[in-house]
Amino acid sequence: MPTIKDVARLAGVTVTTVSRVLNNRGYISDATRQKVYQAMEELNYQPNEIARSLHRRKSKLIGLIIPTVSHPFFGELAGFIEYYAHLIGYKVLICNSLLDRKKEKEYIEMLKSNRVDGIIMGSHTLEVEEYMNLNYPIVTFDRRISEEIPYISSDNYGGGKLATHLLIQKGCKKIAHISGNLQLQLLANKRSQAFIELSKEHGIESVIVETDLNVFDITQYEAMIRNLLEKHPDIDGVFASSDVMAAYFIQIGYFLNRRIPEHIKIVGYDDIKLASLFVPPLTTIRQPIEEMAKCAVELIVKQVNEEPFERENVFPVELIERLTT
Amino acid sequence: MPTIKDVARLAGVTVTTVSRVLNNRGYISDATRQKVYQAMEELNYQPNEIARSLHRRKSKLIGLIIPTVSHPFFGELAGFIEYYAHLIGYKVLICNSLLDRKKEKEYIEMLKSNRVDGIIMGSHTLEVEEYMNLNYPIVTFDRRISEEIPYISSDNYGGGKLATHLLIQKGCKKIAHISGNLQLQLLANKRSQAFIELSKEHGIESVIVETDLNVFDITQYEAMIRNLLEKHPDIDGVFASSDVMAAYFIQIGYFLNRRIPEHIKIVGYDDIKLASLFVPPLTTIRQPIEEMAKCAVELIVKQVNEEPFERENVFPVELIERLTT
DNA sequence: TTTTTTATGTCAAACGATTGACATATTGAA
DNA sequence: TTCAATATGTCAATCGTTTGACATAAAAAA
Repeated sequence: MPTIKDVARLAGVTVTTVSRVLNNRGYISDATRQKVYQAMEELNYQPNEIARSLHRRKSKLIGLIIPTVSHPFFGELAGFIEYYAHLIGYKVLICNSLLDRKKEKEYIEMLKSNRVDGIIMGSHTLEVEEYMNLNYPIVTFDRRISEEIPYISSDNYGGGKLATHLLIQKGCKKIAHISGNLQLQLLANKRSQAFIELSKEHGIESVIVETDLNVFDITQYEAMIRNLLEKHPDIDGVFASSDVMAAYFIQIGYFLNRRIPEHIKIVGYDDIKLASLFVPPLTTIRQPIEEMAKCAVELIVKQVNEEPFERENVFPVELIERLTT
Repeated sequence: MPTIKDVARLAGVTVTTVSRVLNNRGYISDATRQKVYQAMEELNYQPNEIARSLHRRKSKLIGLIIPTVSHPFFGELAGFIEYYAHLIGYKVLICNSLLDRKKEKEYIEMLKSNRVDGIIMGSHTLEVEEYMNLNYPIVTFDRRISEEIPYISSDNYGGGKLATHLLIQKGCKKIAHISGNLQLQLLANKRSQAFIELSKEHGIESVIVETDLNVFDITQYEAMIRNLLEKHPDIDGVFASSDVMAAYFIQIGYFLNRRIPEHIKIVGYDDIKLASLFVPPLTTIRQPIEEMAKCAVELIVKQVNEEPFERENVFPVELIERLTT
């Protein structure tokens, strides 16, 4: 690979001049500029970003740690994060923690070693202190870690209320809620909280099931749901904490001959792209994934540039009523 | 951030010694080793991988260009690629081209500037020569570019045959095929080819529609499919070139009161995780996504290490018969 | 004509690590 | 006692780029 020296030699100038052209600094005549460009063209020269990063002490890299990009919600989130990062010249290193503590820790070390400019954490299996000692530009999704670290979430409580309220309003008598593991101190737990409070308030019978810590071990979902419906055959309303979980419900309902929405009404959460394609199309609580992604990138950049930023970034949710309610 | 010098100073040794500890070279007494480790611990030192990369001229980075990680197939693919890359100490830079030529080109330049060790191309909107001049360790998905560049694909022709054959065997009289844009010289086009040949061979009426070049502009799918069913209301079998397209079909069928599989049978392609959750669960052609991802990483590594490698990597597909046929 | 402005060059340090060549000192074994 | 193995140090180059300090010369403006 050609270096700046090769370009300088071919253009008949010094590296300083080439660097000036490259970085638009100081005085450069058009003639020289052209010569340099031509030499770069001829050699197919691309400045070595690694060397630049080393010198500038900025890598223009953002680390993204999520459970897995193959989960539709995180896939969409990652897509938007990369989109907005790219717009402003940042690159994205993806890390799929699979919600494994060891992996998550490894990834954090790795990202620091690689001197990424900031880390977006969408997976949190570690203890609060471990994040606090990080001393690095960070943004978290759905988890409040400390007074300093900014976080992004949707209005989980509001979403939980919307969902539960809709079920009640539609006449459900016994409702269930299926959530991720509640031990992972996520803000998403507020969805469950809203569910509990609202059903209590309205005197409606309710039941909650949660996954084990392997939240994304999708194989457990089916057994959980079948179990739930067996134990409580009179459930007529379900609030699922993600659209994927809702999909399981729809399907199991279909196999058990419970018609949706006639026998059981279902509300999901996220509004992934495929939610509208389910049969019947899923009623769900929409998180503004794109806006949240954009915000995450901005929060990193603001920290890098030492600009002021908001610590709490809670995004409004929206009830998307389709045909499962 | 502390440097190797800080560690050396604190441990009371020279940087050479620290480097020896770090890289396990030469003679080091246990006592010194401990001193060094302790100093690193105390300073929370992490070797600067950027400096290392510069010196080693290896970044341990793999660039991954795909249409978008938010598409389930590519999301799953990206997940596995990152998984296998991580296992052997490689990191993954994701790039969502959105099948935009300009973006794709930008990304390639960017990846080269960042001296990634190799590029996995799952998006190909450029001309063959542009890839050939790349002169870089590359692996492509689903496209044969030159005699040198290795590629990975599923047995598209076999898959097309399996799908078409199943429809015919189940008694369909008029079958349709909906595919991505055929101009993008992809190996996936062989699915269509098999469809055409087989239906001709069996004397079965058939019709093909393809998306425009914005293959992932999902909004066009619905109109396309509705259009198709309006023009050809007697279609009783569909082979969709991806599970997502099949999902559209299932749903539109549902809205038009065409029962599946009684009135229309549907076969998808990919076998994304959600395919089994569709209602009814989707019959599809399974691509071994994980194996393909693993192979992609291996092909990059082999090129980096200048080991011999296979140019053609065609993976067998499997018919997964569920309830839409 | 003199002064500025513009255009380029020279030189060298810095970013943070690795590494080779060589020197020196301490052990332990022969 | 002598030699080899072990342990560390010194020094400097290298990876590819940026940048500051300073010098010089030509062109443009005063």
